[in-house]
Amino acid sequence: MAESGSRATGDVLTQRLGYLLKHVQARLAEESARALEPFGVSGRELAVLAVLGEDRPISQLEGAGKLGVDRTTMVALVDRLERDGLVERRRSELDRRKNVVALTERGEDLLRRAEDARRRMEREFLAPLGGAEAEWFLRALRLLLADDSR
Amino acid sequence: MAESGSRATGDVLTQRLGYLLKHVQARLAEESARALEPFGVSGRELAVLAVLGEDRPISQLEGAGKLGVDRTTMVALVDRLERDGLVERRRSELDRRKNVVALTERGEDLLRRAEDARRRMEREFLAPLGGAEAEWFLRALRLLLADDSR
DNA sequence: TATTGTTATACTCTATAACTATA
DNA sequence: TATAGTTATAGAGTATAACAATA
Repeated sequence: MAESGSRATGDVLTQRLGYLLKHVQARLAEESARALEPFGVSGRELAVLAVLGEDRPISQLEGAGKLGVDRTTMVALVDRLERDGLVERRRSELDRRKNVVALTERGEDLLRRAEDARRRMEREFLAPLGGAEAEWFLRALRLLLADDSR
Repeated sequence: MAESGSRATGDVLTQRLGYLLKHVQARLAEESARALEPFGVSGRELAVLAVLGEDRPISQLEGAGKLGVDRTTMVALVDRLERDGLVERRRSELDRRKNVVALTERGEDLLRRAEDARRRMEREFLAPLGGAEAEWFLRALRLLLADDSR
């Protein structure tokens, strides 16, 4: 979505959880794109970097699992990051079917700086809620995601 | 998104507003699809019906504006609803460039029944938060959307 | 000249199926 | 036989450009 221009929303819409969630998400995506533009990565790519740089090196499939993306999607994401010199694939020595994906020095550096920018952006985005309630909001989102009744 | 399968999320992800928002939204979209399946409309189509059925009849462009979609997107949405006999286009007599889109009797009926189902689904989706906090959550979303600092 | 609806087209994101190599 | 990565491909969803009718 990039068509979140009009704010002339009638009540039938601002009553709908689906509408609200979708448009708040679109709005954040805009802000995120703006904030990350200087770093040349998208929010998704930054999330991939964050997962890959978390602690021990992991395989593409493991990363895909954490991110909740398909393994074919993961190929394209890692392709892009590798082309930009932010990560490196190497064949696992324990299981040569697997790619272990590690951050390069450039990747580590960009991760740190871009994560700072992202955190600032998110804080600003949530500012209308006030500090304590921003925390509450994040907790609520985590709760809704964790509820595995599916 | 339809790849919200894995719940094995590390902390780098559940800390991210973007990730949370995107995945909560995807999760709701799944539930919405399930709840609306008997009615043969998507959540978006139901939202279009709701906007068109709000009070006075409005034009396609006006509806598009309220929904926050492009006018070319609106064409396809109304096409689909018209094919299903839920709405009717007629040329405006005041300005013959405009299509006035009105709900058919079938459309009105479906709107009522599907909206009931949607409301039930949303209430259930927010149940993990508890009643008062669910209301608070919706208010927070409205606040974030209303903040027009862009 | 500008606006509304429309069509054609293209781009992004994502999934499915099939292939290769390893296990 | 099954798994990890890859490629090709197709399906949503959406936007841009150009056109026709009308203002």
